[in-house]
Amino acid sequence: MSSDIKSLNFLEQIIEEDLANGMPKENLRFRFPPEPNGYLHIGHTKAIGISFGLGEKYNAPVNLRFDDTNPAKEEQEYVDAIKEDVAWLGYKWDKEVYSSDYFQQLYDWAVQLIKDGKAYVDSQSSEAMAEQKGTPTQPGINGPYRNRTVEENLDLFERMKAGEFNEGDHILRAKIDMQHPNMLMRDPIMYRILKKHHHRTGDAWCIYPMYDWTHGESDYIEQISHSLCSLEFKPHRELYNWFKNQVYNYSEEEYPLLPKQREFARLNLSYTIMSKRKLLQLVNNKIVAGWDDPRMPTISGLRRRGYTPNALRKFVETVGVAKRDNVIDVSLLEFCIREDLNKTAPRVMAVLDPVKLVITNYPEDKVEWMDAENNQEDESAGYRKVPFSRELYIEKSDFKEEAGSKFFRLKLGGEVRLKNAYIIKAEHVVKDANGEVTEIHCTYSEDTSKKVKGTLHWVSIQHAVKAEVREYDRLFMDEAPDSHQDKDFMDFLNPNSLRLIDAYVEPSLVEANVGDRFQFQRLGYFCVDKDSGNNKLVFNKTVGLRDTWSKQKPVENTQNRAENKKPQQNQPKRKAIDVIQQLGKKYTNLPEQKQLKIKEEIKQLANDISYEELQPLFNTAVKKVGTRIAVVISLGVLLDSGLTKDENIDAFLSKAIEDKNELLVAEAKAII
RNA sequence: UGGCCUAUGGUGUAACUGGCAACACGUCUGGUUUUGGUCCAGAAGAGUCUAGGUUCGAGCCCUAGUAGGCCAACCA
Repeated sequence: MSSDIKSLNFLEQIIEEDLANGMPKENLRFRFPPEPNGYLHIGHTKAIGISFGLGEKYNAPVNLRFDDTNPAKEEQEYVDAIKEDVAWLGYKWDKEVYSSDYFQQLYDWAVQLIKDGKAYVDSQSSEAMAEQKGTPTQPGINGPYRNRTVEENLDLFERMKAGEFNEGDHILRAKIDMQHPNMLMRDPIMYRILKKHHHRTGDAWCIYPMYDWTHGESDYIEQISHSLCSLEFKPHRELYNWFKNQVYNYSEEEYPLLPKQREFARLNLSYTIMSKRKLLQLVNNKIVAGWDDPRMPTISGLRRRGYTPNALRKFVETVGVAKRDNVIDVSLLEFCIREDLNKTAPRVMAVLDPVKLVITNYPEDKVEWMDAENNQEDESAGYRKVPFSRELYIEKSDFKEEAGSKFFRLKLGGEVRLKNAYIIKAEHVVKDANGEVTEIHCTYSEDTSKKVKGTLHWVSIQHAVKAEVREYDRLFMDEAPDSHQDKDFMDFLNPNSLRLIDAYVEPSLVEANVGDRFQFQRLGYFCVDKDSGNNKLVFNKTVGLRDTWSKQKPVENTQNRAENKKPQQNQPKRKAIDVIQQLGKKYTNLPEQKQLKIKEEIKQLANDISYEELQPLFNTAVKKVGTRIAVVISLGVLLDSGLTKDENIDAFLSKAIEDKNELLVAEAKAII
């Protein structure tokens, strides 16, 4: 019912337009075309989300196509991992296909191209060919083999396929234009000899097609309507179309639909790298434990870290699709996972940095099993029992001997609530030789209705279960580790990206299974790592809770607190000249009533400004009429209070009088 | 002979030419709360890269400039 029109992104607009121009909806078909040379990362999640998302939206099939034309880099392991990741994200592909399925068709088309004089065998060194190719600013020149006869080309190409030559001896290239401004059109390579075993075709082929020749034609064979890829392929579009139009001549009847390539900006995440090559480097150099290390931006890493498919899908949806380069703040990713886990993760209690708390008026041998709500966001989650006893662990940071009123936690003489249990009061502490607090002695009261400011989580020492907690920090300390021309991304590695913690958790967690996600109350979200098992519990910290308290702490502890506060309080009171400028900005758009009101405000503010502040605004662009009006009004106030006119003022005013905006003219005339 | 793409709050994405440029994240206030979480209410923050032009009216159209990105692998 609600008519909230969700605006379409530019890809959806293109599709809507094609549909409006007569393309039958049944022709819609998409594809996700990873090369199986590494694991998928969060950047791919965007590409996946776009093509599969479109498939869901228009109820159109989406193929999962492995772009496997380079046997030197591709492996079955990657194929398996990619399939697992896409499936885990919750997408269903129509067909699982491989570019290598099309090698024969591609070869046949290439032969036709040769016959039509549109492709030729070149037999130079790669250096010589690079030389002839020119540069982005220099045109290329024709090579010596460019005009071989069709017969000779056919013979050579056939023998290339038959394995008569060594790698590098010959290649097949399209005959387009060596002077073309787009370097990709300067007789691009279509085939090279590679005497490598292919993970699917084995040793059937020793010539392998190049990306440009393969990709578009695979789209064409699959009759993909919209082939969506990232921005760096924009220059390839011209070649994509050239090849496409050639093969269309040969196979129009079998394959009537011509695919359309469109490009979108890929996802960048702050503080992370997204290049498969560099991620592989982290794996190979053992900087991380593997492709699925929870610090990796890979889908498998995020999964192990505790991210949910929901959160990731929400994330790419929120991020949007456009054509400008972007860097997404990690805080958005964190928001998405918290939002999901807040609704779904059972709450439990765990203490990561323990200090012993003794309740002196609680019987030594008594144990009470307290009712604890599993998730207050989800009534159906129910309750569990948590054991309470005389000796507990609480978080070290939850106690201070002395603290101000802003500290809601436990301090000597102060009271707090123990979550799901009683209210306690700290009486005194026991310290070791170094002055470190080793025990906090408290008394408890059974009256739980009392209002206290703080609530602490805890775990009963005798019932506590030991667990290893792995806390992660960002892998890189630079916002864009990959984008420094003078420094290698490895220079920015964070030495403290992994912290191992011996934690104590409530006993209910011994039942937890690998992959289970929990909220450790007041701390964050954690999930059971696959390293858990035979009496060992390992948790990964997915993300912390939003924490507005930790932001304030530095201010609280320093005596320049007053100093820090002051500018903040002064902030609302901006400089008069700035406010005038801002008011002026909107002036001309306002209804007359409101203009009058604003004008009065400006006049008031003008009493607090100096001529020196105002004068620079004389140079305001002609276009910005509103600001100029505000300046004229303010100037009037200054003149009234005794300012004498100088040539700057005269020039400014006479220019204003000649303006075509009546309001400005009127204001200027009034004070001239 | 260089070509192509892009430019809107701190970040990302919107805006049918027409009301004060909207939404989300982030930031800041206040309220609720047995999580300093969640939730609720609110605020600040943008002269839409610059200069011209077209138009009654431009973030949107045109021209020029500026800035950033991509393109010289027998990679994809």
